Amino acid sequence: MSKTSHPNATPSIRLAVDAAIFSVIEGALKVLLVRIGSGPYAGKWALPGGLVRTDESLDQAAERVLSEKAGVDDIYLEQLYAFGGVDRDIRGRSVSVAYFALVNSDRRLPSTIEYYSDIAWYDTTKLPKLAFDHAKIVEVGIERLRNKLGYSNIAYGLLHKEFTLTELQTVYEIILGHELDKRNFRKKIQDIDLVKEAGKIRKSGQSRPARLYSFSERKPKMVDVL
Amino acid sequence: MSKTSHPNATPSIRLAVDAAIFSVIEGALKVLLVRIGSGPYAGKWALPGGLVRTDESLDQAAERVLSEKAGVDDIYLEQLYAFGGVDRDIRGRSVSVAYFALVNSDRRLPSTIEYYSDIAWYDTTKLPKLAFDHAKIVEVGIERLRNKLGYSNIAYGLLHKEFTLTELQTVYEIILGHELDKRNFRKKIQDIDLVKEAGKIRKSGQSRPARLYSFSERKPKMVDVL
DNA sequence: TTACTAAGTGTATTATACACACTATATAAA
DNA sequence: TTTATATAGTGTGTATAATACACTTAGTAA
Repeated sequence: MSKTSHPNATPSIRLAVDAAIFSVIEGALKVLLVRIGSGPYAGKWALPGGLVRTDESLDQAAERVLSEKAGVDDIYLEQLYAFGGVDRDIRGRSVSVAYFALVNSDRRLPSTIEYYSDIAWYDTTKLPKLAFDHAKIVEVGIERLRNKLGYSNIAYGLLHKEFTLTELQTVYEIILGHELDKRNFRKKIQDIDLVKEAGKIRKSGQSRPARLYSFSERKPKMVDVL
Repeated sequence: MSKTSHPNATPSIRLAVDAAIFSVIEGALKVLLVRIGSGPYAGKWALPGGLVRTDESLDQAAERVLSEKAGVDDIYLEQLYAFGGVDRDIRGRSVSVAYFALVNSDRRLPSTIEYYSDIAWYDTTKLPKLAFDHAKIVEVGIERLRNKLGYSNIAYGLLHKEFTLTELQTVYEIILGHELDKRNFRKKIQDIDLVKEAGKIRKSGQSRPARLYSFSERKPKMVDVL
């Protein structure tokens, strides 16, 4: 914050928020993309985003964008990084505060959505070419997700209220990109009481039924998971 | 990034960068503060900062502010967090991208500085009341510093080119706020080859002289230090 | 009753973290 | 020149955590 105004200073910089919304769906880590409907980027895929309004905080702007432009509410959300390269938008100078969000796989997406011509989940290993610097935002988001999985309980944002330990382990494996040992994983998870038994059983065809668990806390919390 | 303009949308939000510059001086973790010279916040202490210009990236703005308003160049610098509360500045809506910087203790500060009426290092445990949300920024900065000390080599930003292992350990102790075991600390530091011997000796009065070391790399690098 | 599928469980080995105290080398003072 | 003083420098044993690894269990379907 400065107290003097410079020639060439701020108010012509547009301030946006963009959201990298991740989910584990059909065995893959996916990110939610929208197709831009008009303007010089029409037809290109991008992260859902929007300009920050003068009467809302950054966090509020991110929540609003998630709700209006991706149809998701009440999900795990945290600030990721501010991207401010001079040439990131050919329409003029802009700065984007990127957010990082997690949703579980059974959340239904709206089939059509305000402002965009299409909306879809994309496998993060098979992304189309993205508009702006959004490929970089996705990359930073994945890095954050991988790191945080190891020292926090954010996985709760990706799973349903109740889940089996195998499902939990699979989420970890997909995001980290490598397999984990079943016994060591379960030992660790139980040691740190990340989850508690739901007291229910899920039958799943011709195999032994699995116990269901839920997260002991569904608020962000630091724990040494791996 | 969005492609449509909203009523009430961006360009009246001023975009600033503010820098939390830390150093370990005289046995304490200090942060560089400046005194605001005019306007409604005149006389208050704050972090050095300034508005982002339309022709510079966020990182460039941070570097410029550090140089112009704190007189420091070529130091460790990384983005910390974007602060965007609606009421953070009584003069009107603003968003600040905060940066985190480290300098070593023998860097001379300019005695007077552009835009501000005073400049000084303050012990982070004895801060005056700060303008805006700068107290929060300092808090987040200290947290980042403590965390990063454990898994990166950023301490190089706080030490001279050559230093003794005792000096290095002292920097860690001051920032972490607790003592470390000398033998375990040195063992760890050597195991991960964080530093290399400079091949010199520093005599220091009536005691055994100490070997001098330097960091093996002076670029940010991930290493398990503690 | 047999075959199939995924769930669930324990132990031994290795690596890492931690606790802990004395010796070495210089200067300064007696 | 001897002694005191101050900080540098070093190793080992113990406890804890991380890893590697394979069989039994409980259900469904043929």
